[in-house]
Amino acid sequence: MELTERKKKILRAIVDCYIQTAEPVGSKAIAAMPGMDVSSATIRNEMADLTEMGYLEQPHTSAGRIPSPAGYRLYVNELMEGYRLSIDETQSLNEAMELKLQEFDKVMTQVGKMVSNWTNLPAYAVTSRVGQLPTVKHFEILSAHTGSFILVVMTNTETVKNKLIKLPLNIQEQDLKLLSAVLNASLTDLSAEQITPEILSKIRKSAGAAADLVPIIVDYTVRILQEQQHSDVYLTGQMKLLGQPEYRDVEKAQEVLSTLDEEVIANLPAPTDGPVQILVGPENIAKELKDTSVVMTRFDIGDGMQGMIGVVGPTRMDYAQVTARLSYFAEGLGRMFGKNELPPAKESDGGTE
Amino acid sequence: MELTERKKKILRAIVDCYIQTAEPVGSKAIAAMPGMDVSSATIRNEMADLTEMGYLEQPHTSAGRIPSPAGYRLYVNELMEGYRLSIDETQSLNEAMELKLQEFDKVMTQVGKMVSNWTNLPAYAVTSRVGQLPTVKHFEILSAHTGSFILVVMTNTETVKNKLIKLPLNIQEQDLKLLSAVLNASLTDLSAEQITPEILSKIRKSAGAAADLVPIIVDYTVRILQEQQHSDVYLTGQMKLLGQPEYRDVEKAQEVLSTLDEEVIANLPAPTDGPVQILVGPENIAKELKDTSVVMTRFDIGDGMQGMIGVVGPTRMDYAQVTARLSYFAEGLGRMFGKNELPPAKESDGGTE
DNA sequence: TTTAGCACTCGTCATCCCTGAGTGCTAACT
DNA sequence: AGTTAGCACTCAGGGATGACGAGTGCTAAA
Repeated sequence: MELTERKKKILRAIVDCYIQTAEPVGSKAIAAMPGMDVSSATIRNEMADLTEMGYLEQPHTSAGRIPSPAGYRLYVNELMEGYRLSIDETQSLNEAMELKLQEFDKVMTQVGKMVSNWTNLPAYAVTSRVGQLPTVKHFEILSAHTGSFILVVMTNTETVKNKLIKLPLNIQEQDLKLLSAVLNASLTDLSAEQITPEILSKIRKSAGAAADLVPIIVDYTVRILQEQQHSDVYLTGQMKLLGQPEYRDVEKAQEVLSTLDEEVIANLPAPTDGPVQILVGPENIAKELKDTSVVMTRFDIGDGMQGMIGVVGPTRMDYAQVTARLSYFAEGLGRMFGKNELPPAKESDGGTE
Repeated sequence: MELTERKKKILRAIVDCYIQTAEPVGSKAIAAMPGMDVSSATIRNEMADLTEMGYLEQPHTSAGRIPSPAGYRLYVNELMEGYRLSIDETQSLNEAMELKLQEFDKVMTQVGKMVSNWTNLPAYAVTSRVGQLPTVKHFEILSAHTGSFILVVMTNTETVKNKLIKLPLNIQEQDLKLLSAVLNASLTDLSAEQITPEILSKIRKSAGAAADLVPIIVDYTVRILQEQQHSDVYLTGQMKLLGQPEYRDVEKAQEVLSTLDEEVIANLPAPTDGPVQILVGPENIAKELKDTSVVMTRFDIGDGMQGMIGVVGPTRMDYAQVTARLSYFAEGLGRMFGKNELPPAKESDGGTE
């Protein structure tokens, strides 16, 4: 059977309608829509065909039709009409970005929250490292006040971390200088795995009076490098799912939400190409998510980091709107992180002890 | 009417039972409990008294009784039997603490998650500053590689933050030294509010070649100070509420969860005295939370910081268990943060640009 | 090829009734 | 005086029943 233009038009109308109402849509409703100039009987025939072709499903005999996964797929691939953001929308988002992202740190949490609020669905934000393993580029040791000093570690990923270390023992300025030099000489360009106990003891030997500091510093350094490697996942707005009619049943919501932990998110396939990727229902990894769809996109943070934002919602979600909002958001983030001067980007946090 | 010992015993039995089953408990069930050596009729009489006294309520005529808020209050105040943590419990918690808190930063998020998992309820963790306003104690400027330098700011709260700043303009080592000296001279011991535009322009005048850097640095400094002031709230495990029978209805769950944002949490009264404070139902601030209780406790982070953890759940929650777990947790955290040497405490994060 | 008409299906909703848990009261018992 | 057995009464919950209506598929006419 052939997928005529009219069939496509009807399918689109059905999906559009179902997305709005979340209820099976009947032939009459479609026939009544503006632009449809055939009778309900004709629609019925076409709907029967579409059902046979696998694009529609019938929950039960005397109900209307709902789109099948294949139907959604077809819809997002070629039928969906682009959603145009209104001026208001873009404006309010711009403001929100300016305002919120000023708060240091926790940026990705904020990003997640904003996406979630804007799409009214659970959202996630992921940062991950692309490219080479993180290594140490430079150490710096500053003496603060008596008995304490600040360790500053810079990695090849342009990240700087620091830690305030307090020690009872008294170490002289020149000892710290020596230590700093030894560390720089020994650990530069090594990744976490390459820092072996042997290296540690070698450093310790040459560190002079500050030898006791070495294990502390090295431990800290290894942690930093390890932390750089693994990607961070921020998941927020899970309760937003409860607003969706398909999750009026707590059981259902729980099933999805309990599988939707950070582990699962981290394993979601990254968008391969194109600005936005959509996973429809059963295309998802976990079978518990077979009735949910994921829309995601990536953006560039710079410095070998890459971000990903996405939302999770019922298969019946407003793909056009979500897609538009998500990509606008990602674009804004890219711009924001890309800025080279005083960006409210990833920020430092204090080390306290 | 007098609250005899027997009445108390019965009330306790009723609350205990209701906490377990979440269903109105009848006279028969109480009479059948071990230790009860009177008949159901007697229990009925006593229950009628307790109802009259305001400790019990009757959902409808032919149902059993449920505790009223006053009943809960009495229960937590004097009736509740201490819950003893099993060896297994303490052990698994200890392990979890060791394991999880190694990950820097996000510590409070982790804490929140752990509390939530352990109590199986939504949990929050708050950090707040006690005592004086944060001020800058010391600046340090390190030149990294060409065109970029690292700004390190130390505050009176023993917090160290840094930021990597890249600039197209070329600034000499001695200019940075000068700038650093000027900054230290001008901004030390000022709080965010005290840093006025006048001071800024004064610094700018004396900063020589690095004058253009001044606004950037000052802005960053102010942000840090401001960030130190406000307390951070981490709320997790909201969906845990769905597991509770009283929230099988999505509407109810949504009502609570939507009011339960970080704003509200931040405004919860801090525990005044004693290790654990319990807010029963209507004692809560927001009227939407009238059917939920909050159990919270505080712990010391050190360095003028104070932490608070709490859980939110139905009025019918296992206060004894939650209280025990929460205080054990807080104790552990206090120990952990109190350690003075290489603690997995608040850590630094990288500044990237 | 389209459309009107019509019989048929089946989920939803309101109604009704039954059942059983639980109560309050009274009268007998200790 | 306090306790207990007995009993009538109340009322929420759960199934059964039937009317209703939205929606379908088919047929025959346009």
